[in-house]
Amino acid sequence: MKNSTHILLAEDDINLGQLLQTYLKTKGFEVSLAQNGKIAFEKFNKGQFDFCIFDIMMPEMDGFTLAKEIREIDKKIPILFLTAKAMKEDKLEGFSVGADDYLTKPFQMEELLARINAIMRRVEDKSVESDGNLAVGQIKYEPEFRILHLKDGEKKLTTKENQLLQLLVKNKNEILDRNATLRAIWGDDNYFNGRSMDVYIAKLRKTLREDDSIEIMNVHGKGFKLIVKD
Amino acid sequence: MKNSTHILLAEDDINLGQLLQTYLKTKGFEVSLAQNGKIAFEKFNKGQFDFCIFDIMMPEMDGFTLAKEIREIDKKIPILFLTAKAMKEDKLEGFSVGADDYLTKPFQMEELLARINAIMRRVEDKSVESDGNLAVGQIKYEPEFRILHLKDGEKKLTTKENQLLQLLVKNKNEILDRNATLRAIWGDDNYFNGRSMDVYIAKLRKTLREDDSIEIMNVHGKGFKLIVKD
DNA sequence: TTTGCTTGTTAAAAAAAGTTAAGCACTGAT
DNA sequence: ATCAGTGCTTAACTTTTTTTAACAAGCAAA
Repeated sequence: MKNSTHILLAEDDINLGQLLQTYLKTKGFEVSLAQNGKIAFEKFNKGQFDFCIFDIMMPEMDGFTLAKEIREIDKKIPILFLTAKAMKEDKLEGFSVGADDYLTKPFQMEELLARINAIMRRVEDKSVESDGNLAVGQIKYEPEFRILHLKDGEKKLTTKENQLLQLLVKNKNEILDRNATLRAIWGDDNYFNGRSMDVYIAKLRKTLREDDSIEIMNVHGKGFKLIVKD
Repeated sequence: MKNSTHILLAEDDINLGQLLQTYLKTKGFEVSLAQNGKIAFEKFNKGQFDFCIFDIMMPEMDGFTLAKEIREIDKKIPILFLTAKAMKEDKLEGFSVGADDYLTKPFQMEELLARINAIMRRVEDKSVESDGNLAVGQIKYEPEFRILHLKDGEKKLTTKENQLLQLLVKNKNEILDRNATLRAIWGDDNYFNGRSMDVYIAKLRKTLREDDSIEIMNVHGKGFKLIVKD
């Protein structure tokens, strides 16, 4: 299927944003541009991205907060910060959030490209199958088509079922934080959304019951953990 | 199951951190990278590690403090320090904390690998079964699935029961420090968490009562000790 | 031995999670 | 416009897990 790297670019400066988008597209990347952190977060939760480029200073939600939110649900995706100030504090805070690199404005396009490529080379050891399909134990799972291949035929997942299972799979054998998940899928981690999530956990458990090497385990007060015994 | 050595690497320099991570991965290790001591400590408490590599100078929590915290709940795990300064004070403090070795930057990757292997050879006398499962006396215990195999069937442990038993087992026949345990599991060693812990000790005692070669002994004012008579 | 602090134990309260079904909004077909 | 079907939320009730409380017992120092 689609083979190119999909970049999420969050930049509030329209000119710079579009310039970068255009440039990166000519270099063969798919680029989604968001005006601020909040929009970027929503885009991230809807799409499937391979790389993030975030400006630090943005309205609504700044780049650091955005990165923190994303790190809670995706530990591995590379994040590169763009910062206007060369402050060392920034650098430190950025890295403590799990940034992979940062670039101080103004910068050369070529340098950005070089850094992206350098990081991509480093993180190439994806455990995810190259066609984007995942396997949950014995069951084949195609998140982009929202299909689960069960013993007795395919099961089409609903939007929410699919989003939740995708996050669980992405965080296989690790704790998927409850509140971070709620913010990512439901947009808000209030009580009712929490109950809704529990209902979906129950549905997924029922669906996945046929494979007993799979278990969605609750970690009290923290979240859920998809355990796959290989 | 997974057989490889799992290394916890705490290094705030992203470039060096990822470089080491990549290198060690190619050498067959599993490597979790943490940006600072605080994150590393949290990772340590969640996962199951066989080896630690800590940078000394890090934001949030430095390598020494991290090592001290970890030593209180795990007396045996090998710790290797990376230090930029060749100060003798550093060396001494490092070893007083229970470091197994240290390496002064810059260093050759090969040297790091050699030291790791040397230390691993030294500590190979693990009482832990090679598949990662532990045994508490006659009772089989699978911490990752939170299951205890009792005479009358399996018993699923709750999150807290499991965390506590895991620490006891890891410190088998040694004192598990009360306050360190509270900080590791409850995050804070206040009075109420202490009482909560006592309740869990009581529960575990009740559960493990069927095997009288096992005893959770209190060491007044210090903590608890899991005694297993073989 | 008395006093103060720690631990053992059990029960009650509170919080979190599991489950099932009713309700509601939206869709597309008749 | 009505109806059936779908997906999601809300509600109600249950069970599990954790914390807090209360009281008894143990230990150690003065």
